[in-house]
Amino acid sequence: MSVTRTKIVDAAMVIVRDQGVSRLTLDEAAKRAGMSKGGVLYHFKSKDELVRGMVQRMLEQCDALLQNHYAAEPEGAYRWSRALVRMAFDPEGPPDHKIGGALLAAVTVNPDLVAPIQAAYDSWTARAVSDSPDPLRAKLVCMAMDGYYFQRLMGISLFNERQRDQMKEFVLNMIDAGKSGE
Amino acid sequence: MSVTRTKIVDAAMVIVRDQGVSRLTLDEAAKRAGMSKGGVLYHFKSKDELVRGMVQRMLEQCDALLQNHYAAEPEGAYRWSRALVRMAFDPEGPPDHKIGGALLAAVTVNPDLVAPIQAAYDSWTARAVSDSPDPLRAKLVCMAMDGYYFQRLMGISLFNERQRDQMKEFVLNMIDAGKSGE
DNA sequence: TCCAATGTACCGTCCAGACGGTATAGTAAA
DNA sequence: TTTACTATACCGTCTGGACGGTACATTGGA
Repeated sequence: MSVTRTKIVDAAMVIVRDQGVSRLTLDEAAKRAGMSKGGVLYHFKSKDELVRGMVQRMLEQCDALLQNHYAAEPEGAYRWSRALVRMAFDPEGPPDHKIGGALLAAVTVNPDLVAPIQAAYDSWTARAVSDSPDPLRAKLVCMAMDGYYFQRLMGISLFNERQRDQMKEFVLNMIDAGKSGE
Repeated sequence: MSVTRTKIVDAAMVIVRDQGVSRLTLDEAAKRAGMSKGGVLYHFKSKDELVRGMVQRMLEQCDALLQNHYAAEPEGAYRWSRALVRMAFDPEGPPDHKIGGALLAAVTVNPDLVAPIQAAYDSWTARAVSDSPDPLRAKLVCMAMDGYYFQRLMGISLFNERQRDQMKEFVLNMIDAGKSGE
């Protein structure tokens, strides 16, 4: 991915976050990226392609975060689940980072573009379940993290930093409680 | 709310569910409702108004469901939390009913229209927390329910009926586990 | 009882602007 | 000269919305 492409995708992300999905147009993205629409269309043949780029960018970042957090977690049960929670509460994760807008953009521009996200999501869930003695507990954790993402994306009921950290600890504790058979 | 208005809102909900938010136009809503765009604009002065109608409709239905489920739950701790879970898994609730599209419509058409949803959501959360010995547990439940809604709305990782019921039971059990102060 | 006035519900047409996308010319570096 | 990239001009389509008109029901006074 060239520097310019990255810059354009960044601009698109910022637009979604700051102005809402409805304002995501090729013109606006170009303006934000400091270039003309022609320039944008040189790098992305269509708006769909641009959104695809956003999605790809988001998934790459998520995967990287997940990998990092997984590596940092101690071995044992629920390791993936814990990594997932860390990613969800990471400032660089989808809920709190501009990359989160990619999903919203995909859904509104063309629902087909959600497919890669679904695939990634399924694999994350599968991983979380794979090393969990209690699959339902792992799934619940996934759902809760989605809920957190959802709230941020839709702008409903925002935690402050303190509540955020409390919730993170609570979820991690809940996971640990599942280790020794509830 | 007149019969015709209801019909139009219904049509809009169906469009969002079946064709995606991007297909929600006044023309399309009119066609689905069996009338002309002029007719739609007679009942809703603008597209924003229409979406406002969708949001109102959704909130009314949610409140009614919540009320019913609350009434049916036994007294005691976590009564509101349990009612909330029942609503989330109710076929008439936002995740599994066409009314769920209202939030998506609001976010994409005009983020300001989400305000009423945020207000309602906050009050639900507050209620759930109010009768919960462990507020964080209640909040986690809310988040998980949001996650379920989110998954359905975005079309990622769908439960089948069996998994759905399993998860419902699991969450309800988790709530009960919190009663005797873990 | 007749009829004019008023209000309600809805239709069909039209328009300005926005948007995605194309075509093409230009520029600067390698 | 080619390649990578940018800018401008333009087109067709879609969409929200304005508007004038129509059919019908209601009302209220002569």
